[in-house]
Amino acid sequence: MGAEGNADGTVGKALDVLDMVASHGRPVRFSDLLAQSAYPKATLYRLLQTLTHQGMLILDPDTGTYALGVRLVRLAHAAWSQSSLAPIARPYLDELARETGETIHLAQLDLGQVLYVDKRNAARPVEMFAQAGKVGPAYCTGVGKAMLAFLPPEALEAALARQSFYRFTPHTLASREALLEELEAIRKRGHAWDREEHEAGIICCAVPILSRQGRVMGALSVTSTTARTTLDALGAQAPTIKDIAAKIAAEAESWRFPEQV
Amino acid sequence: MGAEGNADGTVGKALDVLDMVASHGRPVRFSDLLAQSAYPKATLYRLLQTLTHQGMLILDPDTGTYALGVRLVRLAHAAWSQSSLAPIARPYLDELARETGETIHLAQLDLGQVLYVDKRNAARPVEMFAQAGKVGPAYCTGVGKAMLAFLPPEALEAALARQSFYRFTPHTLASREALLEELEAIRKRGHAWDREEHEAGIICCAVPILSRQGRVMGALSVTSTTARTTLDALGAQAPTIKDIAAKIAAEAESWRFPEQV
DNA sequence: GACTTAGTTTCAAATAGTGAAACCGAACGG
DNA sequence: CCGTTCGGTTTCACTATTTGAAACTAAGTC
Repeated sequence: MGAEGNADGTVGKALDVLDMVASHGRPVRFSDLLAQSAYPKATLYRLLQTLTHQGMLILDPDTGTYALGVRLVRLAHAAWSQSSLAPIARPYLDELARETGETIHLAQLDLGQVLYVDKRNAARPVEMFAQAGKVGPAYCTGVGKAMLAFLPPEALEAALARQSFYRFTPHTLASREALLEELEAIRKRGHAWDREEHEAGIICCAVPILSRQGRVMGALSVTSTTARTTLDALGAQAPTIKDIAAKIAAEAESWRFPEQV
Repeated sequence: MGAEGNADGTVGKALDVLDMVASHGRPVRFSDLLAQSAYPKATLYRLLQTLTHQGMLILDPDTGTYALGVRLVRLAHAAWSQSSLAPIARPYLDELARETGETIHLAQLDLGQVLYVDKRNAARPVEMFAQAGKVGPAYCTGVGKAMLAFLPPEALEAALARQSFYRFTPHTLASREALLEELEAIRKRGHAWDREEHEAGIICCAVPILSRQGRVMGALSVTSTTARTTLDALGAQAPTIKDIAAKIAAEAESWRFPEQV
């Protein structure tokens, strides 16, 4: 209910504060956070102190501003190379980028949002860290819809509840009903389109990455522009993309369960 | 005292658990963590539950293994682009890489260890995420020593207490005394050498990145091999490196305090 | 020198965390 | 097929931690 307050226990609150600091692009002062948060002064103060002491935040003594700490960078390195598909998918993304010559996205679902974990850009060099970690909407992107389409009912429900259905372009599916219909079509078709739904002129073809048990692990997409190609031409790539998604899924699974004991 | 137990409060413990999961390269089962941790079964269980509920961990229902969650990747993106010097330093690193044609490292200090936040590799393309977030020892790397040398006494003491002084090569400064002497020399000279102290055949020249008040913000190094060059030749670059470090420091400061109000 | 503003500390009350032990279900072994 | 073990989950009385209003301090204003 509360705008943000899904906090369970002290840990939840602390992580909440962490998010709050992260949401500003810059180091923030205590009072800024206080204004933004629902926590009383003393509570917030102690949380910040704890997080700082733990190295998750850094307090700049000169300005009295808090910023995210480097311990996070370290943790994230581990997270990225362990929980995400990125390290496994890397060579496959390279391959797909080479074959198609288009921009490739690898994404996972995080709290109903699309989290990009890797990217190959047709034009410019990789620039990983600057791209990975970015989030986007699920209901109007190819990767987002591809993942939503294969979610189990309860998870889908939870994800839908988090969609804003903001109309980015005239083509955006801006309602729950329209989206559900589309998801049905995606399930049948096996891949999702982005028909300029998020950004004008940008189209893409996306497929989900599914485990053997059908669990959604992520999604993979090939993106282009209406200036350069058409949906149909992009659709011709679908089998290739599916094939690569399957390879990634297979490798991810064998990696996660190496010893059957 | 306790091997690892620097936990203050519940939050500390939770983060401890997070580290524990991170330290394994793979998803871990409850019992593995239990064996490793000092926490009693029920406590550990609840911590894991909370973290999972918070999206910091992911529990694979099929295997019952925990892995770091994607929420961390998102946080880290923010951390990297906000707290670290990397985004500011990026163009300067490019410049330095172009000028020297050698491998460039940008590092910061984290709990007495060197945390690499960016890198330019002479040979291969960037590969950021795979490199950033890596940690190394401080007492036997160029960047590490450059930073240690300019730390205020208490911080230095804290950092020293965390050094292992393991002798990686015959040249490693494997004692507190030897290191302190070296740090004195670095302070006078203004830059640090790595004379094959961490890895045979690898040498580097590193300079600290200092704020106007003299606070250590990070370090910058140019690395090469004995096969390709000599310390003296590398030393000829020192003024250039210092110059670039100064630029990074200046920009970092103006960025952190944009509005003087 | 009185008066905000921003951050830090106190302390009794209340909440949330603790962990030994009991429990559960699946896998194992005879 | 039944008794046992093993990995994970839940209970519950006990306690330590967290809570937050309020008091306090240190800088700036005016």
